[in-house]
Amino acid sequence: MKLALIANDCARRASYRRRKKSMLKKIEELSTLCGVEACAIVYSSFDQEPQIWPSESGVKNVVEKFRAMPEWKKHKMGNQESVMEKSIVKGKRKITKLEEENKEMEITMFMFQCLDKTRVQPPHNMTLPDLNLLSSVIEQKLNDISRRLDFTDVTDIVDTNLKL
Amino acid sequence: MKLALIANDCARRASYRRRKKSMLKKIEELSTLCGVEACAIVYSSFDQEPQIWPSESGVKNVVEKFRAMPEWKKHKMGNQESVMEKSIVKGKRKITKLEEENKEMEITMFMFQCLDKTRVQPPHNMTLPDLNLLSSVIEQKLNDISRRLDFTDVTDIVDTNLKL
DNA sequence: TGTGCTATATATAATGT
DNA sequence: TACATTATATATAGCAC
Repeated sequence: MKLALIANDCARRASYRRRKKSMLKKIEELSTLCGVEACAIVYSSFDQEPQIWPSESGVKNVVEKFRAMPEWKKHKMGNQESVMEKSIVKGKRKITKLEEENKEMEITMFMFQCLDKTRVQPPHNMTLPDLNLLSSVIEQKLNDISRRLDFTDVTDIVDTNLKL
Repeated sequence: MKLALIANDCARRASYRRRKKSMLKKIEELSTLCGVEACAIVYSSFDQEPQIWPSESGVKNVVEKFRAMPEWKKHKMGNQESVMEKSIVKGKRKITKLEEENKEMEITMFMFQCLDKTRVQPPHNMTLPDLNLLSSVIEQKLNDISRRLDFTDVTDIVDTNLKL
């Protein structure tokens, strides 16, 4: 099975229903058998409501625990523009450094630069949520690359340079 | 298999490691194959850090989306949803669907914009031959990426989204 | 511990209704 | 569509090291 978006709409819907059910079952089993606290949230156009495990309050508990992590605060932003500019400066420095360190990162940097340029002059009057969404899409893509190239983790890089 | 806490500590740990890995893989597959936004968080004494999917920032995005939701749920009037709420639900579903549909396109557009800014004129003034040239440049770049990353189907994306 | 192996259970895509 | 069936793929417990 190719690990990519299922093109056919009908097949994708069918697969979604099956896999969602199985996945939620899996996380339930994991939690029950191993006695661990866990939660899952799935947003899909196939469902009106977000699909969650365990209950809404159960998810809230785990989510609040996660939000309480110290790392959370540093991502909260005061002034939108200044943080953005700082990110760009930091990002560019990081790009330079990484280009020196690792030529294999070329592709990644290419995408970084894309984001940089787009952010300086947002092409479609992008809002902050748009940029956040885009950022996460790119991050996913970078993780994809990192997996294939056996990099350890690009999350830090993304967090440092791209998150708003 | 009895669906209850595994008593033996060693067996529970082993089961946890296996199942955690599988579950995270499953949610990744669900998200990738079906193009849905999802996250999972697992807290266990077996791991120091909470185990999550996708990245920290990815989880944050979903978590914030979830936290924002109960807010307008509380404004329900009696048993029936107001017209306003219904349109909000519809709107959100539409957004979710569009997000799903546009993910691949967004990445491609980034590359397009990047190339646009680095070497060619703004797209609005472009002539058809210019666009064709740009398209082939992008295709070449994508094939370059595909060669490095062992992708097989970049051409499809280009054909679908960029051929002008 | 963790890892590799294997028999069994489970999940899933494809297909038909 | 959703649901049932089935052939195949995947996950996993138990055991050996």
